[in-house]
Amino acid sequence: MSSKPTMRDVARKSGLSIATVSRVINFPDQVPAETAKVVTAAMAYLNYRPNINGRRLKMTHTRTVGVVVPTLANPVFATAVQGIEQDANAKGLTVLLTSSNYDPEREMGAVSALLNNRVDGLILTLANADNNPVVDLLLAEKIPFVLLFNQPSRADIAAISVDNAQSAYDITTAMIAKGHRSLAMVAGHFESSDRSRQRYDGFCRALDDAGIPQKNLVQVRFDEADLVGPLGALLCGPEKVTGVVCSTDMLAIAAMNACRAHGLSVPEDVSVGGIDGISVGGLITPKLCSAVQPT
Amino acid sequence: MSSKPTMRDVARKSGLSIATVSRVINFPDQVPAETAKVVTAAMAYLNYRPNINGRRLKMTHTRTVGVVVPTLANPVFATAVQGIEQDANAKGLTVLLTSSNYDPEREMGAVSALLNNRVDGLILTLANADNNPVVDLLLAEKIPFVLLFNQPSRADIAAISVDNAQSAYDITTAMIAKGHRSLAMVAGHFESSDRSRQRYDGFCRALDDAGIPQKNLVQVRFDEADLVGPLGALLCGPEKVTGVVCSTDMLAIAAMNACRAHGLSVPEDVSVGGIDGISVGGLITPKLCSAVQPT
DNA sequence: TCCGCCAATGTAAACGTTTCAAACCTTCAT
DNA sequence: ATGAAGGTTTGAAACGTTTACATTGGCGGA
Repeated sequence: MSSKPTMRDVARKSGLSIATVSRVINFPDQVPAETAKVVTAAMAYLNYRPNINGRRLKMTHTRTVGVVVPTLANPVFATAVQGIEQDANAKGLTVLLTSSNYDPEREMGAVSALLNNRVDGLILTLANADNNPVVDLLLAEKIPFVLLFNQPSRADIAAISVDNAQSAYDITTAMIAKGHRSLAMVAGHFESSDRSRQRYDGFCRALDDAGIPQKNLVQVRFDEADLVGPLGALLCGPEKVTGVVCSTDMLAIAAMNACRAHGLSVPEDVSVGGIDGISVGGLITPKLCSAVQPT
Repeated sequence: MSSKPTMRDVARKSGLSIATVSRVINFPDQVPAETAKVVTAAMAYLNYRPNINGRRLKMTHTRTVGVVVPTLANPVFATAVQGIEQDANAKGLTVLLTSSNYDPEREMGAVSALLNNRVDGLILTLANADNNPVVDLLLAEKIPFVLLFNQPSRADIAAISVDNAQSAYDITTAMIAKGHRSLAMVAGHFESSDRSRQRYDGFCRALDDAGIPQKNLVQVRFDEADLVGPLGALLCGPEKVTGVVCSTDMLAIAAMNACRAHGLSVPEDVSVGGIDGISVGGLITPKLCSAVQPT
């Protein structure tokens, strides 16, 4: 008698059958107002709460979406998840959240766990969208999914993203137009982020178009906030880099700090630009709206 | 034959009973290596995935935690959730995420939904922790929960938080020590955040201790990024405010932008301080670590 | 009066697990 | 030979829903 009340309890209390109770919950209009009232009264009296897990087991769909992002510490992903969550909750969906920390192994683990939960669909940002066992798995299991921020080369995968290469190209070109001739790019390790590679490609293309041969690249771990060391040689060495293009806004912030640590002021001595469009960002960067939903 | 394989399929395939399969999954050491091998082989062959919902229905606990935060757009909450998620996943728990947008009604809705999911425990940040129907509900349902960032006045509720009032007191005192005499506080609406009120209290106490009678307060919505208007009168008016204490780092960033918009430079003309300890933060602010877990 | 119909309700079988008690060997000591 | 012991395995009953199908009863028309 102490445990949670079940539909059966409600049925007993209201003198009706369990089926009728179910109908009151799911198809209120198929049941006369009178019975509905007595049932809801019983539910209120007993403090009844439907056990969603019972429902999930019986139904073929679970009204649940899985979300996988590298990390919530990066506002880009945080706000995206925020948008997803808003939307999902408005639609009465449950959000299952996991983060991979840019680690393909954890990506697989997370997706696997979500599949065990029988999610109806997935929204995910992968380290590398091409040749990825995770997308193979998802395709094989025929679970609908959408890639976020990834631009897979295969065309048959749903993906939402800005054009990474183009963004980098644009921002680099803008810097060149402002007179910078010695540029460097700060990017996350390519194996952790296809976006980094794509953005680097854009960076290189812009330099090529401008006839600048020297392409400086600093690859860092995403959770590495301290760029003082890595950037030192480029900023103070013979290259005298005056323009730094960063593959993410988070890295841009770190880069600005690094410049200041080296006694260089931003933006007087050196220009720093990021890509993403999170709150601060001095330069205009492409923005990405986050109203997404699975099939 | 098309639908997902079940434990029964695995049992049939391996010529054993469903109970044995279950034991291979849950208590691998209670079953001889030989049988374990044939079962796992069958599972691999069939591409079997345990349906967690079946398990959840049967078991008394669900190995699931619910998380409720105002918004993921604020890095403070995002990183906290990130920490929770890391920890939970490492322990094999599933995280159910919801956000309330500082709205008590949505808080209740979110918690209700989580209870329907039969979460084992909750971690939540409420707009206002005192006299809150949500905590009453949780107490009544005897679901373990931990408040994050909230400081309820009742002592019988688990909560993890810095001392809000003290933080504000410290930072305000520091500003006074630096010579500022005309100060203002920017805070979220009190009804949306007990933390705002507590921090304002600390602000006032610091001013009282310094014998400064004038207590300027600007209350804004949390999602209001533009403080140019609200701060204008104080910065340029007769008060000539030179020190701005913000109840969150996000507001501090907005405040700095507002100052610049009014032609005032930070920190030369006016000092701006926030409370939270997110990435940027010029002044030293109390930090909060986010390694939390439910009972 | 009888028939059929319709709306309202009830019955019972799933859904995929876990788990307790019972059954089934082997082996071994008596 | 017999039975006890003990390690493996199985049967079957839950868990709380949904839902196809059966049942009921009332009512109008023939």
